[in-house]
Amino acid sequence: MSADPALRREIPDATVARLPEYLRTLSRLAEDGVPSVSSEELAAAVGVRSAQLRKDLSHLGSYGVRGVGYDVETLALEISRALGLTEDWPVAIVGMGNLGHALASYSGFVTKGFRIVALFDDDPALVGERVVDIAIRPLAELDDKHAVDPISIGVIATPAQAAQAVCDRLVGAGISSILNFAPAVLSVPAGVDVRRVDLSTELQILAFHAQRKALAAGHLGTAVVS
Amino acid sequence: MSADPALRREIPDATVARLPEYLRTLSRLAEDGVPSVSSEELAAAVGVRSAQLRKDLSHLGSYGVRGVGYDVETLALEISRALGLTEDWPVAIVGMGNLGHALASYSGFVTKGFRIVALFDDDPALVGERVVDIAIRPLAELDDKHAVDPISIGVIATPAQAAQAVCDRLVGAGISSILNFAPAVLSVPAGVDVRRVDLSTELQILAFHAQRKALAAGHLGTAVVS
DNA sequence: TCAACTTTGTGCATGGCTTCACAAACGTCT
DNA sequence: AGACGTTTGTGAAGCCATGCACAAAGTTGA
Repeated sequence: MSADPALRREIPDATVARLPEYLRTLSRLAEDGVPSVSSEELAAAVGVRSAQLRKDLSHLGSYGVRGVGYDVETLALEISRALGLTEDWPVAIVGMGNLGHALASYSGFVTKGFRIVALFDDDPALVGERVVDIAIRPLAELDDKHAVDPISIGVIATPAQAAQAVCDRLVGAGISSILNFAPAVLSVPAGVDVRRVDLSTELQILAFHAQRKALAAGHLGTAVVS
Repeated sequence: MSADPALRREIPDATVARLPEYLRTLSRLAEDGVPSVSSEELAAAVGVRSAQLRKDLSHLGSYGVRGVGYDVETLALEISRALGLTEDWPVAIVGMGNLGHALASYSGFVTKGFRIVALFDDDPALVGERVVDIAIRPLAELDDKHAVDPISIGVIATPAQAAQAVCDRLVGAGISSILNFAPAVLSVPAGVDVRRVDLSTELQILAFHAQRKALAAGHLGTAVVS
């Protein structure tokens, strides 16, 4: 059988979503020179239950030592491998307005596994400008295989109206992983992954809970007067 | 009993997370002059199953008409009320680097329910600068009740190291809804809601699936050779 | 008024995720 | 070497969310 459970078994989505958090915390521990952690300690640092952490990690394989815990460096490496961060993922950003600029300058990219290789925008005022040492190009060049390095992940930071058209072009260029910051639902063929990050959705969810708290604490006016 | 099921019953988190999407789509339909939609149509536009949409909406109350569908304007209003968007939520942004600037300029704020009332940063080079007609102030002024309007929601757009300290100040100032863009786990007292938006987490999840696709499509080397 | 058609709201079954609880496994100390 | 304390890995149970299928309720047309 395969030596690597991460490739053999199916890792639940809920687990995959937590792995980056584990990895971040482990990296910090490694920097601090901590050699090993128990599931209890790591779980507390991340804000989950220790049982959940152990079950999550069990999907990757068996990297803990009973009675001791997990070796920080080893576990960080295994999570990196499971997430695919041992290879380099070339990223392109489309839409270089305020958000696109902020994303390109964001330090989170360079740190591990991701590398920005291209910036696109059709606004003539932006084309040619250099951000983090990369020139902004018109989107049409995306299709030119000779002009553009291979791209694994496309980031959409355009206004909502343009998002679907940009998405279609990215998919047409063979990109099958898309991170969408535009407040729009994208339709893509099967096999293409889209993840959406939306500021106003998050704010609205916060508003819902804030309202609930306000109603519960203070004036539950209409609710109590049967 | 109460007339408003949204206040009476508990709405599942999974449903709350989808309501903003429904609302966005309904708003677009309303702009286009569409008077009513069936659950089938709306669900297709949002990308969910119609049964799920109906079950979600049933948690808010019974606003559909059998044989016809939902009145677009009415349903949009009811979702707005459930989410608490009929009131105004004053927002403060802390950390006015690239990301903070982009967020402040982001049009998603002004549209509905949210209003930026304060910008904070301790960098002397930034203090005093005006963004969207609001002056950036040092964080210390947050505690000065006379200098700052009431704030419902705090947005953290600082580097990770500063996030917990900023969070503590926000909580100290009575803010119980926080949107965190910094890659850090925040610990807060009970009753405070924190939602995190993290670029690198999203990229890493995409990388995981991209790796899976790459392995499945091409070289499934180690996996097949039992 | 009544029959035919459409669409909602929901009970029920299904599936996945989380939590519990404990046996197995490891290190340590005598 | 053997007993003891600690921590992992995992079966089992419980919980929440999703999807199915249909009765109830409404509209339309004759």
